[in-house]
Amino acid sequence: MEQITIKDIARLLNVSASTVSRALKGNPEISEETRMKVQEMAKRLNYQPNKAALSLLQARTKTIGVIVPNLGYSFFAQALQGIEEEASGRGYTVIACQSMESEEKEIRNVNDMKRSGVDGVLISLAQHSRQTNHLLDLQSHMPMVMFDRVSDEIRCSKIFVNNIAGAFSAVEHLIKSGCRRIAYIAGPKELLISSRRKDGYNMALYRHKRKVEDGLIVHCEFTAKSAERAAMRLLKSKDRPDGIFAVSDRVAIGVMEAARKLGLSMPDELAIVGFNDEPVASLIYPKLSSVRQPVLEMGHMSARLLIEQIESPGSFKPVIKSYMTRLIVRDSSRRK
Amino acid sequence: MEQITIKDIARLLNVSASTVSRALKGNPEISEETRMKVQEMAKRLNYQPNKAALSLLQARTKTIGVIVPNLGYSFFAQALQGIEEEASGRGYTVIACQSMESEEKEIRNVNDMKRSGVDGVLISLAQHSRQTNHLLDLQSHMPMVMFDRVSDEIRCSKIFVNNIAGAFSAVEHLIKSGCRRIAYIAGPKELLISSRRKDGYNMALYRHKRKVEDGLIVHCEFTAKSAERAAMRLLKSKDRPDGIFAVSDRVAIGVMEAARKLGLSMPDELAIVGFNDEPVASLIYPKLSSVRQPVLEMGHMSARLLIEQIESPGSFKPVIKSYMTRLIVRDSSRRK
DNA sequence: AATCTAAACGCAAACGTTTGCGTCGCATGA
DNA sequence: TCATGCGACGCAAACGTTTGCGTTTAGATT
Repeated sequence: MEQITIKDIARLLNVSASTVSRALKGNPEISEETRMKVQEMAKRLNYQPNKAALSLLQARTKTIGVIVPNLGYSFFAQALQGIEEEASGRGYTVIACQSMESEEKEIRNVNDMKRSGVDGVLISLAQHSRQTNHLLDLQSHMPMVMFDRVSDEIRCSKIFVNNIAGAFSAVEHLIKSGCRRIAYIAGPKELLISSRRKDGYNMALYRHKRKVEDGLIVHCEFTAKSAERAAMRLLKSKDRPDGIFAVSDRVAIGVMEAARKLGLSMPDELAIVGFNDEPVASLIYPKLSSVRQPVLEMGHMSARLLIEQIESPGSFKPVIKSYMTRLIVRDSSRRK
Repeated sequence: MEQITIKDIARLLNVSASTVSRALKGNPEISEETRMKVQEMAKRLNYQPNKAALSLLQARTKTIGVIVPNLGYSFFAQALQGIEEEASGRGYTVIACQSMESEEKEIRNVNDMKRSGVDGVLISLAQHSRQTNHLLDLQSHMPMVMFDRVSDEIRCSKIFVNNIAGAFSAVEHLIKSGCRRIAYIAGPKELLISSRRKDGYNMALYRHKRKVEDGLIVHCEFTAKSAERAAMRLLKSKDRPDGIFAVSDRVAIGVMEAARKLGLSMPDELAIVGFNDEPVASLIYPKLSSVRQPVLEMGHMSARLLIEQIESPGSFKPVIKSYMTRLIVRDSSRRK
């Protein structure tokens, strides 16, 4: 359990600590003979340099911090997976923590990050995060990159998906599948993705010369239950829609539930497209069409941008990278 | 980008670094007045102690490492969530990495952990992990706790679920629901959970005086496709089962797919119970009955055991904690 | 023989923090 | 008056490592 230090090796070999340090690093100032002895001894004792001492000296830890709302969401878990892959490939380790969608915990997370002495931070904001002070403060201490849930008020590299184009492709697909009245079930009103995707929805209708009806846009929470209620209201109206674009897969699943209870066949009487293409999309019945985000790739890119910024101080230019989505058509919207 | 140190505060206040340190810790040797001034200044500058310096001094990092097969699996993501919650509550941060089900990467992960100077490691083995050398070596350097995918050959604290009882409850439920022939679709043969759950399956049949037929137990990979093929074989036989216990939810979903293709109604012609109660279970149609593991709680307990072992050196006794499962009955097995 | 050079190594400071011990000033008691 | 005590603070070492600079030794050059 005891740490073996450079001093131990020095003592055993009757040399100084500096000689050992240099020998281990292959410094030419050290004679061949001494170097061999030192390296051999180090291997024999399985010497591992003390990372804390290094960090203290060099003011870098080869560690990046990641703050996400909740690791239980498949999206963030996958993002973290990508981040970890990229980071470990570049010799960095990853510290992970969750804000649990709470701004207060997010602030604590940020302080933890400062204290841990990570070299940089990757963050996706908590749902109810309104302040920016902690972010500005963090940014003044180390490189920071935001992904998915970004903020307009911070100047830094950002990674997210093109929500407008994603929504557009989904709605256009519904139109081409023969849907005549297409509704949009959005998430909470104040959320950026809700309105961005609404823009895409509107654009698709406009492009195909459909008229936009306010009644066809309804808001709900990010749960299947809430979505089911919202869908129920829509589907019970005399002029019910025959196509629904849902702001997320979870919401789409709520829609399906409502459709089933009303005895509507999918996709013929009601076609549905979700967003995110979570693993569940291909597991449910009918299999759900969805707009896929390249989550893993976005995770990779986030980590890559952060590390590049860490390793090239000074020459920092914020990179804004918006990823294209890909519509995955499955049974829930595939009409013959 | 500059760190604020205790010395900065000392200089600004014309006191010594030791005074600042003591004042921040509430040491009674410091006068009320000085303490207030120091604490106020620290808050104003948002001072954060340098963790590397602390680690160096105290030979501990207040960090634990976690190695899981894949963060994309909902089970491990949730486990990590619990681990992080518990750890952060106790002032620890979490370093996460994935073995990607590869033994080779797992070995690299273990070495990384040793080098990072974490205080202890939490590990769930890669699927094809057969060696134990790296684990024994790791264990000789720091506390280690295994969870979920544990090894019999290592002596350490272990957290997992009572697979036998879980399987028993599932199969007994199928029996009581009126199933006459119940099959078990297992995972890969060499996996511990496969055989443990088989034991529970057999016990339930035995208890209820059903005869055990070898033909009713089939193996498959952990994917829906592979499970679908296996189920298809079973369900096409002339004497097809009317109840199926699946080793995981993913496998159960494959079974459903097969049943649907054969036009079997669920749960009346075929009742199904899965294992894990992943979020997807309540989202699919029909809603899947499943054996729930208290994942979050297991994550919490794993972290707790590890940290306790870290903080009470010497008096180490391995704790083996087996959690009870809970059968969640849903539509896939609820007969009227 | 005196000087120079280069190789090979040691010394000590530095990173930020904690902590045992020393020191200073002041009030108390005799 | 002097010793004593005590409150309040500073000094310096220590944790493990790196690194600029100084030192020693031996051989080469004049």
